[in-house]
Amino acid sequence: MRKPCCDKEGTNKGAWTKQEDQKLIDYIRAHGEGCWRTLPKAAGLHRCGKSCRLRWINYLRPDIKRGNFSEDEEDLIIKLHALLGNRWALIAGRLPGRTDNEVKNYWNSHLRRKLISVGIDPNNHRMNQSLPRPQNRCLSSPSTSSESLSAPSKPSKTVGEDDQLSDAATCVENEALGLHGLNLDLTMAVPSSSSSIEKKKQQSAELKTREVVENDGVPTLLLFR
DNA sequence: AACGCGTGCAACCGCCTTATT
DNA sequence: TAATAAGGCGGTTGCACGCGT
Repeated sequence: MRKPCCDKEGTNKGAWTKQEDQKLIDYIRAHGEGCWRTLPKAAGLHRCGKSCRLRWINYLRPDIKRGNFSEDEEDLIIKLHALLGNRWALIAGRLPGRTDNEVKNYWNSHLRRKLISVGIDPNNHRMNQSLPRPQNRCLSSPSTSSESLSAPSKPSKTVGEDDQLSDAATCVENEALGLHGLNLDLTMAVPSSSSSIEKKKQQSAELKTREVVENDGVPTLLLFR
């Protein structure tokens, strides 16, 4: 039986107050992102460590870019989703200042609908056969541009993930020839505030990608190298 | 003005992965 | 090598807000 991540008794839940935010910011400014489990107590917060981490990463971090997503960002999210499925953290890693939660929310609230509206199944990035195939397929400006996003089966972490990835990669690879001006060089960008944590993340991403390449047996795009 | 409905987003939950002992 | 702790991730929920009726 797994222990809960924190003592549920006596911890606040729900929306963060300004005072709590300030305590968290002050503490991290003074001590850095240390051990999340002990941070709440040290910072004088009645919160679960996970909750503190989430609040910091998704909202309080100084390098977070807030506001609307640009068309370029939209395009990139869609293409990366075609390649990677619901790996929001990896996708967000390609969008400086954006968090996985933000990307995930944006996908679920905007982009999914957008894809559906142009006749593309957001789960597999294939054209919905019941709908007429549009001539122009740019998703951020559907009426003007073109590209095809056929791709993977249902994004799933457990079943057929490699197949999905290779399938998606192959499709996008095929299309990539027609991707005018889109930067699909997926080298991990290390933020200026890079730390050992970021380096670890990068290494982890590299590892995962290599797994795909090695396990697949099918030539796929080599990402994050 | 009041109500219902849909949407967007912050936050939580539970599982998985990684590190440590 | 196994057990445990901690971090990280994706799915989901719940609430606030805006809009239409």
